[in-house]
Amino acid sequence: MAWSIADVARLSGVTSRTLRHYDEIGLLPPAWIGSNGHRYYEEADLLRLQQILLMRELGLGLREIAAVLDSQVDQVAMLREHHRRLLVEQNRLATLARTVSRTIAELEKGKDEGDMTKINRPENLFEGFDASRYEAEARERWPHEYEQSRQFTDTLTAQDQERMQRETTAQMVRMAEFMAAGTPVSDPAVLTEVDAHYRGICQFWTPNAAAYKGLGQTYVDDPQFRSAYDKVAAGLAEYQRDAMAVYADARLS
Amino acid sequence: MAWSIADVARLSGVTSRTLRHYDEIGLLPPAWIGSNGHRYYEEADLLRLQQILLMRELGLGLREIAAVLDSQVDQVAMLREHHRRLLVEQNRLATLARTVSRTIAELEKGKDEGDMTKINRPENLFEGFDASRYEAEARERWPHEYEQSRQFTDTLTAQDQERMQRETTAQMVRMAEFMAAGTPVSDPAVLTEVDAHYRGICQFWTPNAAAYKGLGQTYVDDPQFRSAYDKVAAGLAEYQRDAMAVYADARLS
DNA sequence: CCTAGGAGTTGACGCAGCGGAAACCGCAAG
DNA sequence: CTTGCGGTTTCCGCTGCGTCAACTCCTAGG
Repeated sequence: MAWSIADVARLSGVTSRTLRHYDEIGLLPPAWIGSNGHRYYEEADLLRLQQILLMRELGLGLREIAAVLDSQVDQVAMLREHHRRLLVEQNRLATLARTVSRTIAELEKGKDEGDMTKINRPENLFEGFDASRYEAEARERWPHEYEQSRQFTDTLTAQDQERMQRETTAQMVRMAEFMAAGTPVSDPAVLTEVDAHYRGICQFWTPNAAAYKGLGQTYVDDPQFRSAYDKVAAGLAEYQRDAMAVYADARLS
Repeated sequence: MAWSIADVARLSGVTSRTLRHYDEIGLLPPAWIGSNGHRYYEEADLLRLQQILLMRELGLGLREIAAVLDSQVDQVAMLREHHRRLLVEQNRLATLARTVSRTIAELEKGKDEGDMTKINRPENLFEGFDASRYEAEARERWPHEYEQSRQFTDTLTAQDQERMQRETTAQMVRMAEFMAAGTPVSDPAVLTEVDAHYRGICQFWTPNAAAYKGLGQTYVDDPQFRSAYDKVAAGLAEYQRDAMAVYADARLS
């Protein structure tokens, strides 16, 4: 059974140009060449192509793939080295992104000090926060989770609760700083912060992606939550909601 | 005052080749050219070069830098867009690194099932963990922190303590999975996990970089800690220590 | 028999940002 | 006169192909 270059292209999803390139660099020569100059591939070539595409998706270079396939080097060793390079590069980009973010913040600061977002630092936003208002709704919509949450809160002392409230406020302030710096909600640093928030929520219940997004929307819609966020910084509720949505998509689904 | 290309190269740190390149693409033409064909630069050119190098360090392309310097586009808008691209690329690399990591783990699994690291899942490693053994030493070495920690633990109920012990065990199991997968301790996913550990510790006290590293070493040296880690997986104590050290260097200093 | 069209071929340029080599020029010191 | 320094231009190389351009071969239709 022999396939033409167009057949292989259709079967594998790469372009015929790519196949010619792979032939050109010796990565995947066809099984034989017809008298008309056309390339013909056999099953073994298709298998080799599959290996190539697999490693290509992992980001390895064609040179390295060739070295592995011709078993001049160990595949795992190559992947380890590649992995290391990926992490180095990723760290470089993370640092770069932070630097750019800071630069933007500085430029913004110099430009319009007047209308920049103001961050307040209230000691404890949730003093006397009326949790009972939500109990009826929560008990109705998520009875199981409500029960779990109640069991947990019952084990807490008054001191615990106050400490958690302070931590919540501190989280909000940190988020407000990201927002003021113009940091997009998809920034890893923001996601790390949201992760802390999520873990905090998980002490009460474990929302899935949809539920966590819904909670974020509640922060925007509910007047009591919203006013708490507004006390820290204008627009923070929306920022928090968006960040939670990105987090939910990235880590919870 | 005019500088030759070699002068500018020495002053700015770039090569003369680069300066010629910048002239070639119109990014930084010299102020004037001598009758011998030599390039001569003025102060204004040096200032422009500084701007160029600044933005180049932020990772912007020469084309974009030119657009900004010739004020065809807003600098902040350009930086925002650039920042977005950086995050996208960084996320791509992170995903890629995870995929490569998984691939390595699968290859390893298939290769040597016999000697691969074994992960146990004990329900609660720290049942009856004898905390009092450490009290004397801790009180002596870090009296302030000891007091804070004691104040916190006093507010906890027995149920709280049991929950925290379970969480600690779960963290160890997750770390063991990273270790078994061959994930380097510098992997962002590992750092996120260490971050959770650090936040847990912060409920008792807030170690700085050196103190946190010391704690990691304690896990290795102390027989009781060590045996707890060894129960989960062989070598986990060292892995945890190394991860904590990397975390300390990256986030705490 | 001529022709249009489709599938194939080999070149070659382009991209980003230079590094490095080759080949040459002008000037000053030993 | 030679050597050496500092400058010049020009061109190839790197990565992984996309995108023409110009040709060839084969088949079906008028």
